[in-house]
Amino acid sequence: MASRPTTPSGSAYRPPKPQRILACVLCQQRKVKCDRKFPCNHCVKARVQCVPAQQMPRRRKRPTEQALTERLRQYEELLRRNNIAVETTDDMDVEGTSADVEGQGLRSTGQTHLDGVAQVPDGQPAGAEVVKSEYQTLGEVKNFWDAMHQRPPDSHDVTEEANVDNNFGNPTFDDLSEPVIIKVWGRVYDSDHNHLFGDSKIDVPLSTLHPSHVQIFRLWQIYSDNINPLLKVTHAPTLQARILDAAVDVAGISRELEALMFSIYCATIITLSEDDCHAMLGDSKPKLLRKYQNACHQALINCGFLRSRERDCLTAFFLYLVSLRPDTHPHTLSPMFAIAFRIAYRMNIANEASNVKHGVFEAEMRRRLWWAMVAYDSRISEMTDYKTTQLIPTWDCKIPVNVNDFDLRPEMTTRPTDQEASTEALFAIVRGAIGNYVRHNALHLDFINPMLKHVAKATQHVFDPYDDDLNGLENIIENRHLKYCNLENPLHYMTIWWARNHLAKYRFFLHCSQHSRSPDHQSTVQRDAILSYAFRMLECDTALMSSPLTKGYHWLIQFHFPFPAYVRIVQDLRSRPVGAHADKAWEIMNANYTVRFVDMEPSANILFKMFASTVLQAWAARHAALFGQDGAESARRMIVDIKKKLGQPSPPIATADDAVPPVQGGMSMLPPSEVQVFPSIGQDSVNYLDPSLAELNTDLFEMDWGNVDWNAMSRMGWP
DNA sequence: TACATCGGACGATCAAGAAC
DNA sequence: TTCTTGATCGTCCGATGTAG
Repeated sequence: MASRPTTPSGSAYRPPKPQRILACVLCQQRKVKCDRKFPCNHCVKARVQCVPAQQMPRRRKRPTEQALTERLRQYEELLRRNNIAVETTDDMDVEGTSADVEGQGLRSTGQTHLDGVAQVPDGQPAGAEVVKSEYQTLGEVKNFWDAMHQRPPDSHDVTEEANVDNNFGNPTFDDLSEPVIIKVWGRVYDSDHNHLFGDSKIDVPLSTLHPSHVQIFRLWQIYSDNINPLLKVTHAPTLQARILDAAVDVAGISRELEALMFSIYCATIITLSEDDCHAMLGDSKPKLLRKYQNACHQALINCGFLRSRERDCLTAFFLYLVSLRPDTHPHTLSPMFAIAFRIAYRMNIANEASNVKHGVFEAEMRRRLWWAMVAYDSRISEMTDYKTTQLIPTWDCKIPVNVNDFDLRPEMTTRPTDQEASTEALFAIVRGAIGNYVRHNALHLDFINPMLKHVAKATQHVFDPYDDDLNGLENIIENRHLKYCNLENPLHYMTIWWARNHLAKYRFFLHCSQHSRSPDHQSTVQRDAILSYAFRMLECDTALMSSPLTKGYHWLIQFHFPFPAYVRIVQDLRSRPVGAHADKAWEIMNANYTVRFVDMEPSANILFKMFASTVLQAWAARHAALFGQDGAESARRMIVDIKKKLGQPSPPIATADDAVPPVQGGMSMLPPSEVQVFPSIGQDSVNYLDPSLAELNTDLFEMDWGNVDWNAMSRMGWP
C-alpha cells in the first residue's frame, strides 16, 4: 500500500479543501435547494438579484460559569438521589474552583465567583474591563445622583439599568439613581406627545407598510452596497440575520427594529435612480420616499425616539435624517441633527469612559454611530452655520477600529486590533482620522469658538496621534490607510479620492483662515497656494463623480459639491484672467463641470444662474484680456453648455473691438493696475455677454443667501 | 396546479479541549 | 500534532398554505 504524501515537516499531506459554495441568500431564506449557479434557477424565476451567501464565522457560545455550575449541581443532585456520596461545589475551596475555571479561560478577573463569568465586576458586559485599560480618556462626566449618594461613578449604569425593574415598585430615596429617575419620569409622562413630529398620519398598522419579502432583501443588499460602507452605523452580519428573521414576521418585530428597517428603506431609496425604483419597487422615487419616510416617522414616534436610549433607535433617526437631506433645506435639517446630538449626548456615546462599559461590540458600534453623525453634521454645518459643527475637541470618543464586520462579534471580550490591511471600515477610519485632526486644529476652531483652542491644546496629546501637522496626517493616511488600496475596488477608490479631496479642502480652509485678507492683498505665492488646493479639490471631485465605481456613492458625493473651490478659482480668474494658471483653471473647471452639470436638465433656477453668472464673469475677463483670441477649447465647451442651459445663444466669437468696451465702474475685485491692462473687465463686459444675468452680477460673498432655493441647491449638493 | 413558506431532521464544519 | 467532542451552521425534504 502506497504511503500518503507528506509535508516537509513529515506530517501527512492534506490537499487544501475546496472552498465551500453556499446556497444563495434567497434559497437559504426560502429553504429550497439551490443549484449554486449564480444566478440560480430560483432567482432567475423570481427575477431577483442572485446573491451568493457569505459564510458566517463560527460563534461558539461558551457555557457561562453560572450554567456550568448549575449543570454540575444537577449531576450532584442525581448522584445524591442515587445514594452516591459527593463533595458538593458549595463545599469546595473557593480558590481552587476559581483557578480551575480560569484555566479554562472562563474568567477575566478573580473577583466574582459564581454569578456570571461573562460579567466583569459591577455587572459590566463582557470585555468592558479589558477595553477600559486600553484607553486614556478625559474621564467620565460626574453623575449628579451618584454625587448625591456618594457612590463611585461605576457603581450604577448597566447594572442598575438592568435591575431597575426589580426595585421599581416602590423606590425609596436610597434607590434613587439615574436609571430609576428615568423610569419614574417615564411613568409620570407616560402619554407625552411628540410635539415636534405631530400626530400620526398613518391609519394602518405599520407592519402592512413593509415592502414584500423579496423587496426587503433587495433593499438590504443595496443598503449594504451603497450606504453601509460609507456610514458604517450598522453591523451587517448581525443586522442581516435580524432583518431576514423580521421579514418573515414583520408584525412581530420590536419597535426599534421596525424604525431601523424603515430608515434603511428610506436611506436606500435615495441612492436609487428613478428607473431603479420603478423596476425594483414598482413606483416612483418620490412616492416611495414619501411612503417609507412617513412610516419611519411613525415608527420613530412609536419607539419614543426622543427619550429612547436605544442605539438602534438613534441609528434609525440618523438614517431617517440622511434620507431627508436631498429634499430638505439645510437650515431645517441642522436643528433636527441637533436633536440627534442631544439624544447621543444623553446616551453618553461621545464619552469613552461610558462606551467601554457597554462591552467591546456595543462600544464599537456607539463609536461608529457617533463618528458618522459628526461627519454628516459637519457637512450640514458647512452649508448653514459653521459654528454649530460637532467637530470640536470637547469629547473623547475614539475613532472606530479598523476591522471587517465579521471580526467584530457581540460576544467578544477584547477589542480587536487595528488591521494593517484595508477593511470594510476603511472609509470610516480615514474619515475619522481626518476629523480627529480637524477638531483639534486651532485654525479650524477659529471659525467655531476660539475659546475651544485651550481645550484642544489640553487634550491633543491624549487623542491625536497625528501631531499638529497636516503633512504628517497626509503621510499617515497615504502610507498606512491608502497603501493597501486597490483602485478597482469601489470603496477603496472612493476612500482614496475622498481623503485627498478632504485633505486639500482642509488645507484650503486653513489657508483661508490664516490669510483672510482679500485675495488682491495676498502675495502671488499665497494666491497660487490656495489656488492649487482649489484645483486639487475639483480634480478629486471629478475623479469621484466620473468613475462608474462610485455610482452607488453619488448620494454622498453630490452632497459635497466643491463650491468654495469654484468661488476661489473664479475670484482669481477675474483678477488674473490669463496665464498658465488660468488655462489650467479652465481645464479643471470644465472637467468638473462636465461630470457635475452637463447631464443636468436645463434649469431656470437661480442657483444655476448664480453659478453661471460667476463663471461667465471670469470668462468675460479672459475673453477681454485676450481680445477674443482664445484658444481654450475646453473652457469654450463649458461656456457653450452654460449658455445653452440658460436659454441664451452661444457666446459670440468676440472681436477685439467687442472686447474693449469703455470701463464704467469696473469690478471691485480688480486691482487698479489690472484694470488698466484689461480695461474691459468690468460689470458691463459681463452684461455684454449675457444681459439676462445683470441682476445676478453680484459677488457671491455679498449676495442675499436667504432668498436661495435651498431645496434645489441641496439636491445638487450645494454649496 | 403552481408556487411560497417554513418546521425540523440531518449532515458538515470547526473551535476548543484532551490525549499522545 | 492529532483526535474527539459537541455546538453551530447550512441544506433541503416535504407538509402546508395560498393564489389564480
